[in-house]
Amino acid sequence: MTSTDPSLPPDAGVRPTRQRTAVIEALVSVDDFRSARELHDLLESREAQVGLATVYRTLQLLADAGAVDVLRREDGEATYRRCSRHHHHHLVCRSCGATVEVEGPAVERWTERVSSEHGFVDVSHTLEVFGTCASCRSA
Amino acid sequence: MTSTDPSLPPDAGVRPTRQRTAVIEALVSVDDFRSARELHDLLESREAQVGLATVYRTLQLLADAGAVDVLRREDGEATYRRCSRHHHHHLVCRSCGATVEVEGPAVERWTERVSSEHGFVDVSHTLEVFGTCASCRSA
DNA sequence: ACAGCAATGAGAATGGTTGTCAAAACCAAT
DNA sequence: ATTGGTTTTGACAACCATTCTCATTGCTGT
Repeated sequence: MTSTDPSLPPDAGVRPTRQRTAVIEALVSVDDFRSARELHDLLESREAQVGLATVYRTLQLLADAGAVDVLRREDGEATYRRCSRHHHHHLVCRSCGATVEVEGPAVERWTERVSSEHGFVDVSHTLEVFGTCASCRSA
Repeated sequence: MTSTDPSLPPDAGVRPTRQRTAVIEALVSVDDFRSARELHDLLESREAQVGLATVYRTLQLLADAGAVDVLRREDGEATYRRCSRHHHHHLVCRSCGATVEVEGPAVERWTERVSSEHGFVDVSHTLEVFGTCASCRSA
C-alpha cells in the first residue's frame, strides 16, 4: 500500500485503511466543524461504508495526532475539523457554522503573563470566538 | 453588581425553595467547578434531600441568570461554579482543580478587532487557561 | 502461505442530561 | 383558613453521544 496519505502521521503501527481515508476525505471536503454522527451520515450518503465506531476511533486518532481540532458545541457534543498544524483559534459563525482560523500573538502573551503571575506552569488554553458572520448578518 | 447575596435574582415567578437554596449553598461552599452529580452527592452527604433532576434544573436556571459559570471538562461533562458577575476568564489547575478568576483587557480588545476584521458581529468568546498551580507543582 | 498484530463492525453498555407526569408546595385572594 | 391556580419537585424513563466488547477480517513482513 502506498503511504501517500498526507494526513495520517507516519507513526509505527498505524495503517492507512480505506475507512480512515474516507473519514479524512470527508473532513477535507466539508471545511467546517462536524460531529461524528454528521460525518458518518455524510459517508453513508457517499456509500463509503464506515461504521460509526470507526468514525469515532479515527477522529480520536486524528485529534491525538493534532491533525484535527475538536470543538464542543453548547450542548457538549464534540465536533471536528481538519486544521492547520500551527497553534491558532477559531472565529465561528453561530448561525451558519462557518469558521475562520485566526492567530493571536497578543493572547498568547497575555496567557503567558497571567499564568506565570499566578504561579501556573505547563499551561495550555482554549479560546473560541462566536458571532454572526457578514453573510448571515445581511441574510 | 457584585452582590455577595447567594440568592436567586428577584425575577418574577422564580421561587427560592429549600432545594434551590441548598444547591446554591453547596456551590458557595466548594469554590470550584463541580459537576451536577458531584454537587448532588455533596448534598446527599449533607442530608439535604434534593433530587438529581432538580440539581440540573437549578444549575441551568443559575447559568441562564448568569449566576454561575459553566465549564466543560475534556470529556464534555459540564461543571459549574459560582462566579462574579462581571466578564472574566479562568485559570484552572488541571491537577487539583483550583481556579483563579482573571481579567484580560488585551484579550477583549483582540477579540473585538479580529472579529470586526472578519465582519463578525454580536460576538462572544470563551477562554480558559489550564495549567499546574504552584502547590501542585511542588507536591 | 503463515503467523501475528491491527482494524473493523455490530451491537451492547455506559453515563450525562433531559423529558414526563403525578404529587406536593406555594402564593394570592377570597 | 380554604380555595384555586401556578410552580416546583422527585422518581423514573427516555435520549443520545460516546465507549466497550469481541468475533471476524485485513494487512504486513517473513
